[in-house]
Amino acid sequence: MTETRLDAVKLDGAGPVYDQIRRAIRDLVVSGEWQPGTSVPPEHALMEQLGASRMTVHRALVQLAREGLITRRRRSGTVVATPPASHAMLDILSIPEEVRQLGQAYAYEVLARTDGRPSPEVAELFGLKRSDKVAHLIVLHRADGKPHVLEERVIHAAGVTGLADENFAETPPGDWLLQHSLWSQAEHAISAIGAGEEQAALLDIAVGEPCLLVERRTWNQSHPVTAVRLLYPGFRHRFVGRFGPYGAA
Amino acid sequence: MTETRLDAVKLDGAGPVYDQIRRAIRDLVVSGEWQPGTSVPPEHALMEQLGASRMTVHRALVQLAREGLITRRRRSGTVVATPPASHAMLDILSIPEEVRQLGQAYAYEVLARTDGRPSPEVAELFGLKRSDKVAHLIVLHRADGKPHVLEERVIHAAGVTGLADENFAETPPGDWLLQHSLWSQAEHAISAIGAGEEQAALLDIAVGEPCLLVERRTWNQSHPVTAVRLLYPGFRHRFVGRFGPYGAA
DNA sequence: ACTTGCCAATTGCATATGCAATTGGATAGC
DNA sequence: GCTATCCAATTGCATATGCAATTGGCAAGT
Repeated sequence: MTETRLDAVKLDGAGPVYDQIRRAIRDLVVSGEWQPGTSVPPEHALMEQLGASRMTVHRALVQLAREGLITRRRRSGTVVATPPASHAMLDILSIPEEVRQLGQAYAYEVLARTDGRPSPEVAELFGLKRSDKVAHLIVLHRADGKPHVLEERVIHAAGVTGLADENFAETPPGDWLLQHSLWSQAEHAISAIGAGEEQAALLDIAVGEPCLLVERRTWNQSHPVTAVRLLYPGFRHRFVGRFGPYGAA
Repeated sequence: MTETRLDAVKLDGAGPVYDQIRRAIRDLVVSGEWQPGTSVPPEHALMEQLGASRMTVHRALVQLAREGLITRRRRSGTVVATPPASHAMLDILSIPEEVRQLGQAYAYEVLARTDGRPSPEVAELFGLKRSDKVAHLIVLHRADGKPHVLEERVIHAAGVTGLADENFAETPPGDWLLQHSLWSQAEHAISAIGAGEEQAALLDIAVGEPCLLVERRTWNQSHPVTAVRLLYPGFRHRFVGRFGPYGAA
């Protein structure tokens, strides 16, 4: 268990004390300075370090715990939480999970991989320099043997360690990246598009068949990590969410 | 401003006191017993009624305020909030707003309206009895004069007051419903589909052109309110969301 | 070794208290 | 009437204090 530096917690004098404390610790967590798994100083230590009462420190920590950034247990103390993986529909989805939750058998094939410079379009789409190194992958995911979704992915080599040595034989790139990279920002877009010739052939559908296109771009500290286009045959796919006026059900 | 009954707040003895208070009030709000706009008793009153200290009551109220169920202001007191209308992409969207946020001029036409019994398909889709009364509407929304989205909507007359007298000349049905009905549950599905003949003609696109189909069904206390199918031409539409591992950005 | 029991560290919760900030409404003055 | 002023109701915040609950790890005993 890595150590956290107590003196890294600093107040900025803006607003209520409990909120200053909350923000200070949140920033340390979100910036990655306090890694998941490291232990947060106990309330007494923070109390002395910051010159606040224990209840005030407590209030900040309780709130952070409710927000899911830290987890707390009596006696063992407080530790930085590992970020939650998934958030209903908008989320970073794991395709294997998605398929298995439908009760179907999952399989995938890496159809192509090229390592090198990004093409102009890719560089544009992704905000990369032509000189950056990227891996370009095309993966077909199957559910019960039938084509389920076509994945086209670009990975920025500089943002991920071990990319060159990974051949994605065991784990599809999306899941592999979840374990080997960090992300702090993502953008997610859904649109409808007709299948192109190659795409239709791979997905075993007719050319022009309506498909759902999910495009996702991911950054770590404004540093591109990966961009992916997922093409789902429309007629066999819907994204469903259920919720109430006061939040997801 | 309607009054709230103080003695409606009852603790159930389960778990921490502050949480009992929070749940008690939350239930009164969510169940509709305390309507939006009504004022919540001040901390002192709750404190006496419940035999808890002010700080404990305070804690419950602060948390409810953070969750958005109530709003609090010094001196004026605490009132039940009107439920928030929108939540990023998954939300109950107002199409006029959506269009205006794109900086385009909004207009709409009600193309058809029939009041009567639901067709078998509609009844099926919506979980209605054949004997229920419904209104069936077809509305075309335009942005800068061009067709933007085709709306097909079924409204359950029993769930909405004033439906028969409304002709939707001033306000499109989606927005009108937001003001004249309550909902406690919604389901939202996104898929891709090719435009049918009539749809294509209305949207001024080619038959078979890929479209985003958003289907939403809404209930109030497990009681159907409305169901809607929104058909967006795919090539001029994408739903975008931005977020981080700790929530929306 | 292995088990049992105990202690102390740590968080969870509630209370009592005091003061600050905001502001609706009453009151006084014009 | 109209305005300026003040007061009191209400929430916001911080502290000090005490006890409860949990449990990691040590110590003692077998």
